[in-house]
Amino acid sequence: MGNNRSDKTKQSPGKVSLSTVRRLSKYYRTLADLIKDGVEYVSSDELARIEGLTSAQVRKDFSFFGNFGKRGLGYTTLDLKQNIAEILGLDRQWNVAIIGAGNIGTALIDYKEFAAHGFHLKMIFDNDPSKIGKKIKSLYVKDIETMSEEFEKEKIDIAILAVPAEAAQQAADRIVKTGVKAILNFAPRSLNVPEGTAVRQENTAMELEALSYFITSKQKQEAS
Amino acid sequence: MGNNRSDKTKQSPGKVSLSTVRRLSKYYRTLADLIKDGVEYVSSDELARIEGLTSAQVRKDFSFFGNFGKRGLGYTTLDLKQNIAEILGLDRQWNVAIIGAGNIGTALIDYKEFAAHGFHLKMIFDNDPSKIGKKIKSLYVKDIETMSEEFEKEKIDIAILAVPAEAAQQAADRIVKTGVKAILNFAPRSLNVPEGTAVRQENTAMELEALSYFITSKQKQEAS
DNA sequence: ATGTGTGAATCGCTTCACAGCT
DNA sequence: AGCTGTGAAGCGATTCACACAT
Repeated sequence: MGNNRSDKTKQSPGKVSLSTVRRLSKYYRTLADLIKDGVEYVSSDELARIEGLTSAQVRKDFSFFGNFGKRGLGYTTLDLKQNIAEILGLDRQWNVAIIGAGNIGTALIDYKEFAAHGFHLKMIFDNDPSKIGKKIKSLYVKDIETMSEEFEKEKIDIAILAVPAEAAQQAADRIVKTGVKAILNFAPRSLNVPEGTAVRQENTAMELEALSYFITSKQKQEAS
Repeated sequence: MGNNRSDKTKQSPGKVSLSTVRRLSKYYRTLADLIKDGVEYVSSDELARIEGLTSAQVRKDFSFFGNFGKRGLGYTTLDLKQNIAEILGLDRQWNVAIIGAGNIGTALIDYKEFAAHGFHLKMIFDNDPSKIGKKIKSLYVKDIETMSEEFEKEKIDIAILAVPAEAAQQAADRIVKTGVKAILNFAPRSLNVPEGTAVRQENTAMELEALSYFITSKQKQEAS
């Protein structure tokens, strides 16, 4: 009892699982859709139906962070969306840099979804002299050697690593040295980073392999 | 006792978790590296160290599928890699189609990692008349209306969905109708598909939001 | 009456610990 | 002696079920 901030929002929840964080991202998108459709209230039951979850899961997810609903009524879509935005840190702007101006790095530059959620792509780096200084879409490619100064200049918060697998660990070390504590890694290689640096892996080949496994195991079952 | 196939490989493991499947993908890559470095044997302890896991986890992952190791010795890298390939279905060729010739779809066409692991990009579709018939990289863009015939013609196994969020569900319905049972979804929208169709979600914005959460929650902790 | 918030029960994944091969 | 393979224990996440608020 007696929260030092407000009755509705918990100051600091205990350790929350990655699964919960991911679901919050999904609720956030769903709420945006509902609001666009003019829906003002939503119940945990309805949210669960949309996401393919149980309603208890939905309520539990929110309960880590506060009491956002009204008993007997449900959640106000507008308020809930705002609360989730605060939890996820989407109520501010994040400065993002891309490392690696290959296929993936280039494709990400004008990916609409980013800017819409507060992620601003500020710069892109490469080590290939034939690319450095050239303009790709809206950005000039910078020399990876200048990463430290450039990160500081633009107050970069998050680095997207989009270099070949062989170069990934070295580039990660460089990022860590700048003090940036969040890396989204597209290279198909696990990164060694110090405690306190958050890494998320994005690996399309691995997702395809998971699909390959599901098809294969189903076929084996049918064959037996 | 008495397996109807061989002493070393289980015919049909019980339900295996997605976590295990993902780790198998990682072991597979690590083994390829080890083999390239001339390593012939590896212990669960060594694999665990490389991946940042416990050795029990590594052994348990394999144990769902068979007895691949030699007590007192470890695993033969070459054999283990081959066993994992069979488990994941990487010992065959998969025919893949991309739906949506936008940024992401286009970037995926010549993503080297795919072909190297047996995933062959056979075709790309769009509904934009200004794109249909044009060549993008190595592929001609096909009309999405012809999906059914084309899928059948090239025996497509996996569809990569790379269309805008608003068009995702409709495109997914179309894919399901062709009989393809595996979808890799890049659209930031959950898909409704019938039981038996495997969907993997790839969502870069969501991964960034997870990073945003970790930075934000750390800052809140420090502030209190 | 309705739907939240949450302890308690349950489920499933990870880790422990050790028997059993090599 | 060394390292796998695996039941059992431990632990974290999900689901149940109901008291409580509106």
